[in-house]
Amino acid sequence: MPSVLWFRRDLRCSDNPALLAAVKSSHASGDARVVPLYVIDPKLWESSGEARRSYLVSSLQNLDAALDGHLYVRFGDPTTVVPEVAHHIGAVSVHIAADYGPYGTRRDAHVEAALLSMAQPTPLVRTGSPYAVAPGRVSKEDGSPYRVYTPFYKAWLRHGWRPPAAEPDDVEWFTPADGDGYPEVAAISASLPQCGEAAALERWRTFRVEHLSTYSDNRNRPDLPATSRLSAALKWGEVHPRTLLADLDDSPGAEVFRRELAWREFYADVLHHAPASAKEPLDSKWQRFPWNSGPTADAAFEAWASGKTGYPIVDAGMRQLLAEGWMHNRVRMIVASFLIKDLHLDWRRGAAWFMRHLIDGDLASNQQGWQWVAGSGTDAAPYYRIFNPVTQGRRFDPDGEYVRRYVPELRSIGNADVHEPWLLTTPPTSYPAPIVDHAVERLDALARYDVVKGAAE
DNA sequence: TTTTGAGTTGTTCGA
DNA sequence: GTCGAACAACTCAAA
Repeated sequence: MPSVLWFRRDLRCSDNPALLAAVKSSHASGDARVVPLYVIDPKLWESSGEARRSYLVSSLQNLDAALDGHLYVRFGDPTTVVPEVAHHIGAVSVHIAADYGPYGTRRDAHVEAALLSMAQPTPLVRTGSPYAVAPGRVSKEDGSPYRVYTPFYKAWLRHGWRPPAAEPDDVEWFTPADGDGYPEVAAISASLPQCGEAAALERWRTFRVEHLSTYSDNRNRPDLPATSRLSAALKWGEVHPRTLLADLDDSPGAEVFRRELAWREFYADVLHHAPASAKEPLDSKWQRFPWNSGPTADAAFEAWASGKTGYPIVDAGMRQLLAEGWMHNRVRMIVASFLIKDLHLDWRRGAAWFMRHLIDGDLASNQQGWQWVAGSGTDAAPYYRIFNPVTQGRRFDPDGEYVRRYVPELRSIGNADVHEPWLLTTPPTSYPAPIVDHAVERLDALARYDVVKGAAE
């Protein structure tokens, strides 16, 4: 009997333990066939923006090609589609890499129950996860989860992880019927990075050779090509973090990069232990924080989202997000701080916008990252740490190249003055004046903090 | 057992 | 111009 390999966020063939398990399972039942299935979930599809949709479809097409055109793509609720496929082919088992997010955990439990209640009960087999160390495996002496990054990191290193999984033997990919094909995706204005497993591995190779040695110095520079650009590949599982970790030595750049991978694992662990933190402040006393709302707040959000706040580094970041579905991490912090501390808008509005548009949007990293900036999360930034968009722009985009790349109205300003266009004797008329005064809003943000400061639960 | 000190990502102000 | 202090409260592990 054939087995089913249900791909979700593991769109690759190498270093894929679930694939090995699927092959083994079909072989054990005297068959060699594996059905590679991807189910496009309408719930996730409809909440995705064009860049995110395009990336997924392109990545699926890439995987399809790697499977000699055998990827079986279906559109619908996995709770019904997966059992239907399993029943149709008489599957011996359905194989997945475990999902640790709130939605994925629930979905997989429902699919598992449906599979087991079929006339021919079929097991849902979880092998591996999208992490080097599965969420929940690293904990303190008393078994409770870590709330601070550095102790987590040390424990995570001590825990260790397996080497990359072996390549599968010959797999007989099998497509049982015509799939639903790929949904239509609208063309987006800018091109996406090359998707797929091969491109991810090549990008990793190039990054290691050309940029890893300067990574610790340059990773905060949005104007330079100093980062790995592997976030989307990690989100969709085109590459497994274990594959990357296996290539890292003890050089300073490698150490800093390993810590970045560990942040992803830390946040997955936090969300796993506190699933409600995807929607609510992790620290409940932040429930009563006085965020702005109403028409004025909506207009401010609109200005932020469309990149028209009048603060160049903020607008450059928000426009990069819309154009490419990606934003440099340093700039993510700057725009998040601006939404929260300067516009006094609820972090959840910003987090939702990011999730909709980021090709690498990962619920755990995204929500916990926003909460970190807001101050309500784990290991949170102190309330008084309020980014000054001009200072940050001058420090991390020292020549203004990043701003000019994404804000064409400012291209005539040839140097770092681009970060404060309002100071010019003749500011560009096509670019908006700042919608708020940062110095004023900073004091407002500090005053609002008194509501939660020192407050008991 | 209790104490102590360190903890991704900052800014401003006054000496 | 540079530099140190101040800006909370809490987690965690080493002393």
